[in-house]
Amino acid sequence: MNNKQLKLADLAKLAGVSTSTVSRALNDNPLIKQETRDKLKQLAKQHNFSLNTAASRLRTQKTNVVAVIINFDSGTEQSINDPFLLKVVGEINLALNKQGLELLLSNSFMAGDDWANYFINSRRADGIIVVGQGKDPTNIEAAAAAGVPLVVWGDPKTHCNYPVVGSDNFVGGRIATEHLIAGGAKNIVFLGDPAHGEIGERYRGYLAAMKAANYTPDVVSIDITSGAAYTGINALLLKNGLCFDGIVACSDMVALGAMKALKERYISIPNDVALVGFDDIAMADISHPSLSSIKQNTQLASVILVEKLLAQLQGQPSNSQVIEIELINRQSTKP
Amino acid sequence: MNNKQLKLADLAKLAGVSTSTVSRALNDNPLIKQETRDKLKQLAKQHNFSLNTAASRLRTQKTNVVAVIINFDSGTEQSINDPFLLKVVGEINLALNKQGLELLLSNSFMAGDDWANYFINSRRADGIIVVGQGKDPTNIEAAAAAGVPLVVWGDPKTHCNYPVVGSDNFVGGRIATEHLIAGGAKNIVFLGDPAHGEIGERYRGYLAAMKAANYTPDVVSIDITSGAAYTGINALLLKNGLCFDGIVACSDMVALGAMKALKERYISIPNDVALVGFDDIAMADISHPSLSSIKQNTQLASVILVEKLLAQLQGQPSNSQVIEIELINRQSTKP
DNA sequence: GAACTTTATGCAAACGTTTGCAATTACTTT
DNA sequence: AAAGTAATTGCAAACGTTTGCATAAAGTTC
Repeated sequence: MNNKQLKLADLAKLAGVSTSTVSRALNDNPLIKQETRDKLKQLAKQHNFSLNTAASRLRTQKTNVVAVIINFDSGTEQSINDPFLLKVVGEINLALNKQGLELLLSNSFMAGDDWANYFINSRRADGIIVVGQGKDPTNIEAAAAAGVPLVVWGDPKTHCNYPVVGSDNFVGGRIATEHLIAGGAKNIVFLGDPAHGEIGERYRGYLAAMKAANYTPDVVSIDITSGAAYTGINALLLKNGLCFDGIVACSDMVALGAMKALKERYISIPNDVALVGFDDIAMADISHPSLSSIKQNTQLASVILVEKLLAQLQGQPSNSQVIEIELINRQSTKP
Repeated sequence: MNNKQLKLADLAKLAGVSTSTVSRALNDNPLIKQETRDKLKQLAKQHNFSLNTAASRLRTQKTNVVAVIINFDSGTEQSINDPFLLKVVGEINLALNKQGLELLLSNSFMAGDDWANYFINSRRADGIIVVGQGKDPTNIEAAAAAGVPLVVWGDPKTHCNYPVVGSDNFVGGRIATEHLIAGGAKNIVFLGDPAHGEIGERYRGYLAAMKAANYTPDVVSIDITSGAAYTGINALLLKNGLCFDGIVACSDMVALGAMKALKERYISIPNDVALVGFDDIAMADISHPSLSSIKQNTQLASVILVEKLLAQLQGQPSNSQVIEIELINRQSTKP
């Protein structure tokens, strides 16, 4: 560490100008002559100066930080083990960085229930991005009602007081189911917990497709983990035998858990049971047989999430938006 | 949002005391009578007050923020697609939170090359945790040399000027290889890029075990992605046929990519080729056949990383530490 | 009850930026 | 060349905490 941390005033002294001039120069303020700006910027770089963000934030009342909250349901372990949520976080990070914003990673443990207070009033961040609606949206609603700049990755069709960006889960669930039906499946099980926000929509899409085909729906309600899927399918097979020929899984990890249970019993995929997942994580392509899945365009979604948050930071309201989904057809279903 | 954000002075006025008293009370300073402390804390809660962290940080010169840098090599896509790194981040987050620290998620794009400057001099964070040593440690070394509080997840045996916490990769590579040898494999390939910090150690462990058994080593150098592994193994098979009976993969994702290539060609695992991975991610247990792997205790490592960083923040030096690893024996290898 | 210690609170000066306004300098215009 | 305008720069006051020091109140001792 240098023997002493430079501050604006030191730079000013070195250059023989006032602190205001340096401050403005570094912020590219046109009030300052271009020549002076360049000179000061170079001096700053040369002395390896960097602004004290604490002071800057105090003065400007802006942080250029966005809090990202992974909103997992307490009780399940989804957040840590499901690559999908973390991938979304990674892409949000990139999208934020491109706008010069930083990412404060948080979770319900740290933030408590009053997010407005914890993040905004305390000037930890300028706005919030919530990843996942979870089962209980009260925290989100409260923050939104408090007027916090806020966007949510979730199901954009749910009616709520905050803007949501995400895939059309209903259509995703429907397309996935129709795809199985087109492949000849009749007894299709939905694997996932309909009480969970986005997954509920997928379930309703599944129901719609089943109804349209005049098939009777069935659901195995489990946590969003591969382990739960594995034991869930095993239990079903033990109890009722092979009573189904298709599975719509609420996520790829869940689908892969189910796939393991099937493979262990030498149930052929897709001939005996066709299987479709949701998310299109990297493993979907790598599993054997590879897993058909509803691909969510997380990268585009992240960019839009950030745009909408920026709009709110500038005082403009913003609304929910649906991101296109796409069925990726692989070996786990018949074409 | 309340019509006006309360500050310390407002609370003080409400309570009829000075701002110093409120400040001290909320910080549990024993100078203030217990009774007064309780009263003020309750008042704060009731009015839903929260400190302006910007002001607080400016005054105290502490942020209670730790920057976490995912140090992926530019050119590869490892960071986004490998669940392992992100899992580590998740667990570091938990460990930090337990100490009342917040996590600023960052990457090389945002931080540039001069981490000391960007994070510490600018008072964005008090310290840095780097996840992954990558191929080129110059940024880390420079930051450490500048006296930045810093810890690294990586290979603790590499000789360097900063403390590293991580698994004993050499031993891991050796154990993995010995396990295959014990199962009868003779022509064992190492799958991964030895130029990469931690992976190089695993490779050297592999070499040691091969040498001890008097077998000739072979390496297929690829990026740390399942896709690269898949094409790498495919290419090898096309060129030389089934010239190996064991694979030591540098990570589970890589192992799973290799597994897919083998399965597609009806090569039996573990009978024709035994396969062992590294990391023990969730998918290792879910794949079929399930994947033997060297398990890294990321949770313990995260706690220790944070402890060591805290020690440095308090001015004490700290040193590297090895975290125990464990071979998880599954179906992809013979017992 | 005077002198002293202990306990509890308040005063005011920082921390390092940013920015409205005033002041200076340079450039036009008549 | 005077007067006016435009282009630069500097002064000084915030932003909301924390904390060393001074002070006031209460308790103790002789």
